[in-house]
Amino acid sequence: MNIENMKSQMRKGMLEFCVLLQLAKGDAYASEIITKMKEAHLIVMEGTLYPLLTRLKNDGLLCYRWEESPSGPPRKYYSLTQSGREFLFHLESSWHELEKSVNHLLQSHDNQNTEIQ
Amino acid sequence: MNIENMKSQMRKGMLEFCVLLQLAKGDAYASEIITKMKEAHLIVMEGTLYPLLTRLKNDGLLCYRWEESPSGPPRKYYSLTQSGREFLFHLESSWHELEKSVNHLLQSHDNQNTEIQ
DNA sequence: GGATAGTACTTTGTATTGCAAAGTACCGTG
DNA sequence: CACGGTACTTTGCAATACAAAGTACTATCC
Repeated sequence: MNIENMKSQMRKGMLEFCVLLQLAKGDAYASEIITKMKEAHLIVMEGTLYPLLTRLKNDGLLCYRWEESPSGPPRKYYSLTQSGREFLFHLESSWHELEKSVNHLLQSHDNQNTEIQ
Repeated sequence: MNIENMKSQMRKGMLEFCVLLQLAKGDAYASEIITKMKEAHLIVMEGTLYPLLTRLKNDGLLCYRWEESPSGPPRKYYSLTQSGREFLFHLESSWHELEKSVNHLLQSHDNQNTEIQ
């Protein structure tokens, strides 16, 4: 197990959350989401995102419409449903809890380091 | 997919990091780690932790020694190796990056809400 | 109008891994 | 020596991230 592998592990499970967050900012199609996530330094692969979007759609959190592209094949624009918005609200709480838990562990660790040195 | 399932997804991938953080605070055996993690509101199951500790050991990040228990079977106390400490250092950076990325997404989302209302 | 490049969505196969559940084993107590 | 508590291990399953290959639409170039 290398550091890259572990970083990818850390990204796991955050993906749904981040994708929903992106869509909360506005409708988007898959390739667009990939690009935006990359800009936020969150790498996600095609083979990951497409099935993920389908799962979220099947769970009623997303819906989509087809739109023509100025150049190329038509695009599948996804948008949050009401249920998706509510779900995202709960996820934000979960994220803040997780953040708090991890940073609590981190802080004790840092304190210990300070005491040692 | 329900909220509980999703929260568990969000915990995934954080586990290695949190276990290493726990061990940075002092040697511990599996059941002890489970208890401490639970106190930090991070649930982890036996069937998850034991293989995880074995993986980290096989990767040279951890080592262990047997110690007798005042009551019950002997305990396998795990401790960080030097390599484990270095690894943890990198993981802390990764965590802060992830935290920053997610909170950046969150912030734009909140701003948007503010603008709308 | 056929070949090519670019964009976008889909599918398949593999490996990882979290979890539940069952299993093994050690110890002290009555 | 049976039992309850503690602790570690193993097995089977399901979810899923990813790589890679495939399909399909559009515009451009010759």
